[in-house]
Amino acid sequence: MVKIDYRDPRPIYEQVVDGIEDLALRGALPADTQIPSVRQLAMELSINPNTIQRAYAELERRGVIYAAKGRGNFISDDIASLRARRLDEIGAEIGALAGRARTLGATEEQLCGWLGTKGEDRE
Amino acid sequence: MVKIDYRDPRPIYEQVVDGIEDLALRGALPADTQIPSVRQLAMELSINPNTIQRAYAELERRGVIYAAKGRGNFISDDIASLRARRLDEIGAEIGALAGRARTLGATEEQLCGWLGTKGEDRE
DNA sequence: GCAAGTGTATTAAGACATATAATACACATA
DNA sequence: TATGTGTATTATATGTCTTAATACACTTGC
Repeated sequence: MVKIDYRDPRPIYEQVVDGIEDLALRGALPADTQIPSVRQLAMELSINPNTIQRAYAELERRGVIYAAKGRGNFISDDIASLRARRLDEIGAEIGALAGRARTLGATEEQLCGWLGTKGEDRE
Repeated sequence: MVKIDYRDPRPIYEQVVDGIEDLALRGALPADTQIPSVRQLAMELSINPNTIQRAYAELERRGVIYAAKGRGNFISDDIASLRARRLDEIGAEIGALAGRARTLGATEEQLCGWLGTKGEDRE
């Protein structure tokens, strides 16, 4: 379901949030799919249930999942709008980085090159 | 010299590091320029000298500045290579974000649009 | 030489976020 | 009713960030 990288300086709960959000936005987990229970995922990842609880609360706050007391947590329906919002964020990040790169003297060719091309071979 | 933003969640020492590194890489501080002393900058920013000390140690580790005991801290000579390295890092970040955006369904037109254009008017 | 200003190192303390641990309770389902 | 859910709470431990207070070695100008 999700992998934890202990060399990653980010907190565990954040890695769980990002991991599940990623699966949901990519469509790997269709709407209304049930995700592991708090205790289940905690067991699986060998971490404390409270940490998963925190991650799930954040995912619910973001609208990625919804919780049904006594039943479990499920992937949200309207993933499309979440995906669009996420793309906006990524666009803003790329724009900021591009501006900074230009400040440091990057050429337009460099910038386009960094974007890469779909299916392009990588060295 | 540098500004601290207390709404920025990043630690103060990191903001100082980034701020001075930015000035150096952009060429705003020529090589061998003396920067404020530890105690001086601490006074100016109303923060603890130890925090500045930590920031300067990191800047020296990165090769952005060099320290002369009893004399002060100065901007490093070879800024060009540091700038190139930083551009490589930014390129890698942009590449990663672009890949992720494509995974979420972004079009090539969107990606290029996010890059913006030098001198382009912004909404 | 001496004083003032430098970099550097050390120890202590507090605030805060993260994570674990141990419960407790309400709800849903078989 | 038992089991597995979500949810909430309190306590503890750990690590990072920051401040505080020194201390020492070095450089420079007088």
